[in-house]
Amino acid sequence: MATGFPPPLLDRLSYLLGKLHFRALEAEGEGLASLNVNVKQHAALSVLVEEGPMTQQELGQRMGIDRTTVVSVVDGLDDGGLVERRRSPADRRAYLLTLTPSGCDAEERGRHLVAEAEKEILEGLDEPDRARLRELLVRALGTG
Amino acid sequence: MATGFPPPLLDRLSYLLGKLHFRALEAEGEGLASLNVNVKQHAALSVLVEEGPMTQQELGQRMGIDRTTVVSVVDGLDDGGLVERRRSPADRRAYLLTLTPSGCDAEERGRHLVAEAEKEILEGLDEPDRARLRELLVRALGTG
DNA sequence: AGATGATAATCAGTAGTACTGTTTAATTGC
DNA sequence: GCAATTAAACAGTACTACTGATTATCATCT
Repeated sequence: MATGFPPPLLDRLSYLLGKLHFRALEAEGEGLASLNVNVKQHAALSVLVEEGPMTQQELGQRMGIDRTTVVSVVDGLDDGGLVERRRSPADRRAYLLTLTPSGCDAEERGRHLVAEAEKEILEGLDEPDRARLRELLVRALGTG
Repeated sequence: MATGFPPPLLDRLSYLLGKLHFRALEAEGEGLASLNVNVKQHAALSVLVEEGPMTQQELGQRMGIDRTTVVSVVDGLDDGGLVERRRSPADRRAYLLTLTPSGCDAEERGRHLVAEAEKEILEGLDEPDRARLRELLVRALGTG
């Protein structure tokens, strides 16, 4: 159909961000599909790689998602053998989410797949501009 | 709590876009609340201001939303007296969505409220950088 | 030690959103 | 003038992430 984007919406920040966000989720999701993890699950793996074992509560806070949502995210990773729910010795109510070797591997491979997918999304921009866009987004978000 | 953003997610495009998109929707929505329209409704008004009366079908295509979603968006605008559903003389199945005077007025005022809200969202950036960000987003989206 | 209150994970139910599929009325093409 | 198509509307559905309640464990106070 190629109706294009309506000019009046192109200077609406939420519209621009929404459209691009949707594309990004879609592309990253397709990229990760071969690993049997979705975007959120791979994000969780990355946090665990970077910051080490932590409880579901902590993971949720780090990722900005609800505690009950963490349960289902971790369920998937657990079923796939990518993380283990180990009882914390310090607090036996909590799990220490721990990456398995194949979890580490999946994170590593996923990172490349995501990077590729993102290059596709931003194919309208050359490399310096892609970097500029990222930098501006991070700066706009601020520290927290 | 100020847990900040986890570094591993800050180079994930979907994460950056998602967070900022959420903030943008929230801020724009609050800005528009005084006019009793939500973000999507105001976007519809803007399209109608810019491109004149059109059918719901066309509006949906222009905005990239489903035909049935258009029904509820227009319901709200109709209830608020901001648009009228006039039967198209050329095709009596279709409505020609037409702005009322107060619809025009609301669009105009809303545009300023949205602009203010967006300045808040991007308070981490100065004006040239805000313009650069918009430009990059538009270019990344491409033509359609 | 025992009682009280808080917390981690889980689960069931719910709310919000946008969709699919169907219906009605009107149009187009043969 | 009849069949196929289309605009709008509506009901039901699917998906997502939430609230609230439950269980087990921990921390605190007496």
